Amino acid sequence: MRLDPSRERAILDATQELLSEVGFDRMSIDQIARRASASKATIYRRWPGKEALVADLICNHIKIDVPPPPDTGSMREDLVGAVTGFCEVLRRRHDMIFGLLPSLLTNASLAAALRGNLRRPDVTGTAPLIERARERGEPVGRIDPARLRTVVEALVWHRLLVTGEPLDREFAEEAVDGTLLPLIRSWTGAGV
Amino acid sequence: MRLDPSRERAILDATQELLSEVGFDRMSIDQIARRASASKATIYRRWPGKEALVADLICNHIKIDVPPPPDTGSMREDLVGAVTGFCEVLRRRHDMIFGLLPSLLTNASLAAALRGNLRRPDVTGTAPLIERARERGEPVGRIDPARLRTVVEALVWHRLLVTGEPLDREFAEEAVDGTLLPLIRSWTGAGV
Amino acid sequence: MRLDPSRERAILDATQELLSEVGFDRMSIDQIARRASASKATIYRRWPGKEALVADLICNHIKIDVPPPPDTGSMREDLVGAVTGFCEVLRRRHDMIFGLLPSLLTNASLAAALRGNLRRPDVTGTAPLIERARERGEPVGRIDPARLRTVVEALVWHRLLVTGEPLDREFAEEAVDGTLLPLIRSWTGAGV
Amino acid sequence: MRLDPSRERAILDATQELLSEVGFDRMSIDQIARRASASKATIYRRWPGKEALVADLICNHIKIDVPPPPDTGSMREDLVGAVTGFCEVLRRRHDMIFGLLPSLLTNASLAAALRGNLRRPDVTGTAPLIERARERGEPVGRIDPARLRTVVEALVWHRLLVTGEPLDREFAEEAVDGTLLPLIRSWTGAGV
DNA sequence: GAATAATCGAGACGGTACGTCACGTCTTGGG
DNA sequence: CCCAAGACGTGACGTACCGTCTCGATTATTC
Repeated sequence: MRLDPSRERAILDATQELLSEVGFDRMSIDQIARRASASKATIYRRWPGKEALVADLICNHIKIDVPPPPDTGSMREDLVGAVTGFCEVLRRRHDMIFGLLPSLLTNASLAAALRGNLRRPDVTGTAPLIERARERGEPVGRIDPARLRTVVEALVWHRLLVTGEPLDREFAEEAVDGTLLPLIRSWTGAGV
Repeated sequence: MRLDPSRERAILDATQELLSEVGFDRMSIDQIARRASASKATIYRRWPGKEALVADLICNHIKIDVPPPPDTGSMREDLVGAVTGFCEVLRRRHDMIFGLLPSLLTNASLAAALRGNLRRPDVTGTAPLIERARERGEPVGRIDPARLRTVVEALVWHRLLVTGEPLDREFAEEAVDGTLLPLIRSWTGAGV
Repeated sequence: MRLDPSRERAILDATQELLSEVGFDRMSIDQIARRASASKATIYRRWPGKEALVADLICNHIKIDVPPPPDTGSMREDLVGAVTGFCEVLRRRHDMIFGLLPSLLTNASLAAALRGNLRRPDVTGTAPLIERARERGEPVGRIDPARLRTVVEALVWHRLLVTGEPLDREFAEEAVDGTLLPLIRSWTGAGV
Repeated sequence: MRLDPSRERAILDATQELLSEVGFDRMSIDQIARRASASKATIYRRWPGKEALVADLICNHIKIDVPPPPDTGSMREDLVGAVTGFCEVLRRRHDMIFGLLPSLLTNASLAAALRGNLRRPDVTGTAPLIERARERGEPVGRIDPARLRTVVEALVWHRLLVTGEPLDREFAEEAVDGTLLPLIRSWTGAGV
């Protein structure tokens, strides 16, 4: 008999629940086993430990999808939409991210895997936005979308982890008007 | 007899050593006690647990001092120096920061205290830099130093925590030339 | 300043209370100090430890007095009275005896001291009883009062510690009629 | 997997050794675990604490067997043999008995169980002794063996616990000649 | 009377053992 | 062969006492 996929699902589901409820540290393998009506051996047969289980969960079994920001016809509104969308993703996964980060910091391989999942190319959806602006004839010069995305991500993560202030609309507008649009203008001007 | 400050010092010193040596998770209270030639009771008399001990260590007993970046006579070099200095601080405390962040995420009051310590007004030393440029007659317009500092911090933290790439000189120059200087130019131009 | 006798009293009183309430093992010096509003140092200044403190309490500060059994005019009734009186003493000190016995068994010097107090010559009051019977002209032959006392004590302690059955009047009469009186008769007959 | 009986044996054996070597108070659960190559959890899975473990050991896993006293052909010698045998049992288990008694006094259910073990009907082997005397034609009348056994036990326990004097042959002969034989004679005479 | 010295309460100190909990491994019996 | 159940050895946790110690404050003698 081969490994039963239904057990894997039950274990991953239980893990996801507990990760949000009590966080990574306070979540024990015994708890997961109990909630999944699984045996600890069944868990350890598939994953070498708690970190690997959670890493697998985050990287391969949870879709962190950013719905593509709507085309509003205005680059500023598109940008606010992109920032807000990314904020929304982090806020929705807030419990899980906060439950997971400890191991991200102590376990390099988990961190690497997690980063791969969190930074999929399109996570902020800023590239199409620039493209649309260009198509509308707005002056956007030669903007590297990767660099723009990095700044968006950096501002949001910084807000979430370092300042701890809320990821609200006010923040999004401030970021767009105070930093992103000036940057785009500067890159555009420099490119001319 | 009141709590003996010398014991507190010994315990905090031992904690700091072990935090860097083995990390937060692998560091046990018994180890700390042994290394500090203290008793576990003496530790628990002061702090309710490992997290609180480490939090206190980081927040109140470690100076995260950024040596003011040198005056190079050029705003670009000053900026590279500021970014490099902040990177240096985080890199020097890397083990400790990574050892600490777990509790930052589960303990709200610790997180608040920690943020207060990590974000002291002058941590990146960007404000005097702008001032010097202005005195040299460079066109810096009306730049809000807080906003500039936020961008610097965001880029460095993002590099450290999210991308995980090294905080080297190449990164610093890329950040200055690709993001910070364009921003400053844009803000300055807008201010004209 | 010399040692304050009032502190000694307070400490001994607290010890006696706690000994009865929670027993020797569960009684801590901290508890005694707290209840006596004394400092631990004050206790250790007088006694080397818990065992010695309790030993001193039992041996020198508690009177285990057996009220002399009444003269009933009948040797049988006098004997029942003596047994009952001894039972009464043990029953009254029941909690304390049971709280103390543990250390009696592991601490030889305490045990010796305690035995000295528990076995003061007159503890069962059987000697005068025999004397009165002799004076009334009853045939009591040459009875060694020490031996009689030993049997009385043995039967009562055995009942208390080994069988655990109640020290009631039924037991006293059974002991007198089934064992003590036959013994006295036999000793008397042998002496004739 | 069910509780492994071999672990139970190893733990009980280690407990028995340590109980005799260092006594109840100085014996720690960690010591027992180490000597039994067991884990503390394995111990606590079976017994709620040290007292219960030792109680179980004494009550259910140690045979306090009194080898039936030899048939010497003389009732006096048989009696001396019986008393000596019982003394021997207590002396052999001396360390363990003394290590145990604390919990006997604070734990009622343990005390009951222990009494059941210590007072199995044949513990002093006095009943067959009387029977043999009767068969040899010696005048023993209607002696209640339970009552005789109680006196034997009471005298030995009293010697052990209260007077603390040695359980030697001198004591045994004194008890037989001074108390037991007179009692038997008296009961026999009363029965005539 | 002021100075001296011992005792007081309070409680911190280095230790040791406690009983609990989670880890990751291993064993059993059923499907 | 996998499964659930759960016992196993290991080791850290946070608590409770032990007996020693160091504090100021409060006395009672001594000068």
